[in-house]
Amino acid sequence: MEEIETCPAQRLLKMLSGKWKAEIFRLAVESPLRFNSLLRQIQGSNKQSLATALKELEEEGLLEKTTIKLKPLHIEYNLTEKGQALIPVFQQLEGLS
Amino acid sequence: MEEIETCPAQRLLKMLSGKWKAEIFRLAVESPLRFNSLLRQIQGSNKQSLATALKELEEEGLLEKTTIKLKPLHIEYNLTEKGQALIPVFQQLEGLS
DNA sequence: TTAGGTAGTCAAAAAAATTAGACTTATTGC
DNA sequence: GCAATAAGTCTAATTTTTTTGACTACCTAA
Repeated sequence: MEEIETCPAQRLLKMLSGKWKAEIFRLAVESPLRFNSLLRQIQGSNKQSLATALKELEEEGLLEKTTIKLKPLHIEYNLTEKGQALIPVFQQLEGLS
Repeated sequence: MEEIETCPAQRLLKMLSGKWKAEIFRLAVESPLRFNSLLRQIQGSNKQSLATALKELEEEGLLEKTTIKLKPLHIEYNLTEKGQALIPVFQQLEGLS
């Protein structure tokens, strides 16, 4: 389905729409994310939804996935520069709450 | 279904989620809104969706509905103070696009 | 070698959001 | 009076999103 983009802020807004993305983003600001921890941290969520959200955030360029090859060999998600650029927007939003 | 609010920005984000709300908001910044004009301006939308979105934006306190009792007696939607407070967030968002 | 953790995928079901189309009520202009 | 415009509502269908549960594959520790 074709989506026409009229409002420039709309794309960004859409990036963070979805039931879990804002929460994931908030946690990513605090520290790198790992899949199973996230699943435990966000009660009410589930594997599939988190997997989808993480994939989308990655595709949108807000998060990046890294394989940590040391010690217990695992995967981390970190905010990209683009992702960090969104932090002030969140802060402003929180200021209005 | 119970929704627990962990992230304070999430509520605001949710306010503007949904297919048409960001666009409606953007138009509301420019001038007061009227139902049928909106329906014509936003191509691809429909009565029901706009009615729902307007009602929600109103409930969230971002828009207010006024009956204009003059001339051709009609209804207008305007940004509330709370709605206006969101304008800078939008601008910041646009700056990042 | 067997159990447990990590990081998922897949298909199907359930729930939520969006749309279509018929219908309503009130006010105008002619 | 008659037709048009404005601002919707209602029900049902369709589409999209989210959830569930089973299943993979790879490591590591005992």
